[in-house]
Amino acid sequence: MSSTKNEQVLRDALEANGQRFTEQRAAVFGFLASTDTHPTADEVFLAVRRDLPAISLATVYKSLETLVGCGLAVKLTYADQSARYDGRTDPHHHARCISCGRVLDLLGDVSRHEIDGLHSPEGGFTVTGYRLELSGYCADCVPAGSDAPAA
Amino acid sequence: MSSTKNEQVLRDALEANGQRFTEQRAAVFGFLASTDTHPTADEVFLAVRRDLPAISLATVYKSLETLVGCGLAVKLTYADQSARYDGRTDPHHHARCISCGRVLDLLGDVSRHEIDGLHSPEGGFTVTGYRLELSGYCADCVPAGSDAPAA
DNA sequence: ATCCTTGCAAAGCATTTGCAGTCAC
DNA sequence: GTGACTGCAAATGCTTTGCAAGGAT
Repeated sequence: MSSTKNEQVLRDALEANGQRFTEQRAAVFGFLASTDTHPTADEVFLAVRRDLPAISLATVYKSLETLVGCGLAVKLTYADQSARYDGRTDPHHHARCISCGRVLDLLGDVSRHEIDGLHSPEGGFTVTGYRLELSGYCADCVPAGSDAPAA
Repeated sequence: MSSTKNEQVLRDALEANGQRFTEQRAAVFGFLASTDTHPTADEVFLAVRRDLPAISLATVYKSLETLVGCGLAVKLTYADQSARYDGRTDPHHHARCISCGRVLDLLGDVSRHEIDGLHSPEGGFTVTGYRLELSGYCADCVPAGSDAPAA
């Protein structure tokens, strides 16, 4: 996919939300679209600074929130209090390595039937979305002798 | 369930982990066991302070981490950067209200078969656990006219 | 020309840590 | 008595905000 096409996607999304196109936002968006590493804000900052040495961390945070607001990125939150951002917009799930913290994308999905099979004791909960996250060890961190099923 | 029984559970778990029984830990544990509201650390602090006016927030944090380490509580993390703690130790999932932030327990579970159906493109991911969380609107916050399925 | 966005620095918030006194065992 | 725990306060780390200068439409 060409960066030109990506830029147009960004321009359209920004315009639809009444916001302006800037090179900072383009750089953040471009980096997110180019990786599947689910970077933290700081990692985005370090990467984008290679192209825009003057960009500030605050701008990266603002740009990321703008992208999330436009539906061009998803924010993931983890227990180690470092949010990560995902540039993929299609529905998918994640697997997080307990050892190294890496976040992997998962193919496949659980069936809607399974989701509907869950009940709130109080009832009346209206489901608009869900998030599934596996935890375990990635290929590089598997403890020797483990025999748990692999995904 | 009597508080005496709960206290013994706590004593056993602490001893098994080489840690000591204190009234602060007992109060935190007792409060977690008595509620299904998935409180934040600050909420635990405010509640426990009714019984132990001198307890400090730092001790609450330390106690909560101790309980998590002993397997007596589970830590939940959300995007609004406020960790919540769950005193239930049996496997279950959560539904979070987008509007009021309340976290509800869900009955039921997705089948292991569904989990095994997910794949990492890189392969070799060893699954040790997973977390499923629905998002939507609780009974008190359902927008009028909504027709989404309820759980 | 308008008003949104940037970059800087300072503030904010949840959480953690260092340390002396205290307590459980 | 010994080592772990508490409480206080300061520190830490991530994220947000206020504001003047600069940039997009």
